[in-house]
Amino acid sequence: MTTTREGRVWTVGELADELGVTTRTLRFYEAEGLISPRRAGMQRVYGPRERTRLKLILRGKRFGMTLAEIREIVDIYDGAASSEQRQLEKLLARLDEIAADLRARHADLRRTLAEVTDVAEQCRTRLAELSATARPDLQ
Amino acid sequence: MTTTREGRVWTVGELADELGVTTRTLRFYEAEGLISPRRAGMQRVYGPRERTRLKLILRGKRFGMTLAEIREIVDIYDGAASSEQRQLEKLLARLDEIAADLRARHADLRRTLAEVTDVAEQCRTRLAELSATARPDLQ
DNA sequence: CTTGACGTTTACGTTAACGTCAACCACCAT
DNA sequence: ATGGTGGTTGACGTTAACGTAAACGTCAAG
Repeated sequence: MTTTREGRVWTVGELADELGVTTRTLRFYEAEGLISPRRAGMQRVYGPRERTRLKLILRGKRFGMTLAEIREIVDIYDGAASSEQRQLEKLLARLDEIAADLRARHADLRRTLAEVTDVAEQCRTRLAELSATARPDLQ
Repeated sequence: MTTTREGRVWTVGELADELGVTTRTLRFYEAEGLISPRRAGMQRVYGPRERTRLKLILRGKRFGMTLAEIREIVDIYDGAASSEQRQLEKLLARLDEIAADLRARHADLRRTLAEVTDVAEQCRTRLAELSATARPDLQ
């Protein structure tokens, strides 16, 4: 697609390709209210803003979040522009919850990674033993 | 339930409660071949082995893995007892893939956490400004 | 002895997150 | 004017991961 004074813009197909999803997915997210690209006539026009939003969404998916949870968060990010004190306090509280959750997941991942590398290590030593006994002539 | 020479054992209900899932889930996992508790007559008997397996499974779920992916891994863990060289090499290769994936997720999480805490920080400063202008009399 | 709390299987229902298909329009190249 | 490429809106299909309900067994308490 072309570029405008607003920076680069994308069509559905282009953005879907770049993000590794289908056009169906992008339209679905729009129907679910996760993104709302402008239109040029009938056609959807995605700007950098929609693009980063989508990246956030896909990252959330990689973490195993549901679209409902993701929607809650992106809505909150949008609300961050608000300057009403009450809004900001709600947002801040939610952000702290999310951060705590992320930290827990982070620790969880560390444990799992340690376990996996441990099993892999056992594998390697076992394989070393095997090759040693299989060729005793080599020493 | 009682304890035997094999250590603690659980009934479906007990274990489901402890793990925060329903009995339906445990039976479903069994039907899918993810666990295979012994029987005392008709009733299922879960030992420590099944318990740790289930914890692994649920951890995988928290990471957004499908049951199919999880099954592959737990099968591999079981196969780790094997002493056939070919098996061990396959297992090791898969473990390295998994470790790489976990490291990527780990980095991903770090980025996300950084972003979240950053937004939270902006929130806090904005709130501080608000309370400052709202009460100019306090200095 | 029946009531209630636990267990069992079988079977159908449900929800999320898309995939797939049909039927259509717009434009460009041959 | 025909075909190819890429866009549009429905509408229905699909899969994973259970939920829910029916219909039954079992055992201890009242």
